[in-house]
Amino acid sequence: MFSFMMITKALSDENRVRTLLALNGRELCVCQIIELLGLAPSTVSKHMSILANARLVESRQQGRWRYYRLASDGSPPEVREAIEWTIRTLTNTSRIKQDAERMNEILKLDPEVLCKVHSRT
Amino acid sequence: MFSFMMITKALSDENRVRTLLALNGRELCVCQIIELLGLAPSTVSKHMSILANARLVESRQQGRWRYYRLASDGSPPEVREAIEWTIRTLTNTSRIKQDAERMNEILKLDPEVLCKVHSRT
DNA sequence: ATTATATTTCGTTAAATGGCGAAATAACGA
DNA sequence: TCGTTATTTCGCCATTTAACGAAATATAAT
Repeated sequence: MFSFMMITKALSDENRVRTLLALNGRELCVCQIIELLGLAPSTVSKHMSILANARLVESRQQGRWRYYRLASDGSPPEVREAIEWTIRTLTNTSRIKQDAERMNEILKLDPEVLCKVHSRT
Repeated sequence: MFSFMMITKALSDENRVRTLLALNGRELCVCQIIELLGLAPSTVSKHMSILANARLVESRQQGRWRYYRLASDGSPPEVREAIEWTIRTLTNTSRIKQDAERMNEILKLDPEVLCKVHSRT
């Protein structure tokens, strides 16, 4: 029950759900997610830790960058099922298609540049 | 996206999830749900309207009682899938089994009696 | 070593949420 | 009709949550 509630609470925020969809089929670095959502780095970091605590995403650190990806096939069934349900339900919605287009643009940019932009407080 | 978020927000509260599980395979009257959760009638009513707005439950009124049931087969796929995922994931958890036992006791009582108890402010 | 930079942690604030009781509503029974 | 009763609506309070910026942490580059 506890881990189920962690999952539903993680899924109950629109920005986190958008992030999951953006991670469908690829890894993303935090600065790319920041760019997609248009939120402060600290806010995005918090969102990612909520997703990670629910086991919906995994991450690896490479140098100064941290890359997030969807939970692997070895994850608990309720996690896999939640991800599949979410993706199945939302992939064709306008908001998510919009995000996908935007993400295509973001992926063209050098992550280096992207990150620098965010540190201009 | 909007209706998906309605569903995940509805599922992000433990009392609402417990209610969904209690409704698995049967109708329940509001006073029986009140008894299961041990919350004030007004609180339970609010929870039920959140579940109903998410289309996770349907209801019918019979006299002074309102009966709630899980969404029917004709409901949108994301709703059906959310319900199935929830039930599949939680049916065998200790909390839900505990609720199931408690519900067996509640079902033995006359709903008339049950309701009267709640109105003693 | 020192500086630059990517991310996280912490503290604060505003808004959302879940809880309650009182009052309103709706339906039955005398 | 008039009271009784099941549920909902409303107003309020306490807690949680999402957002931010500043500061801390950790890694890379010079």
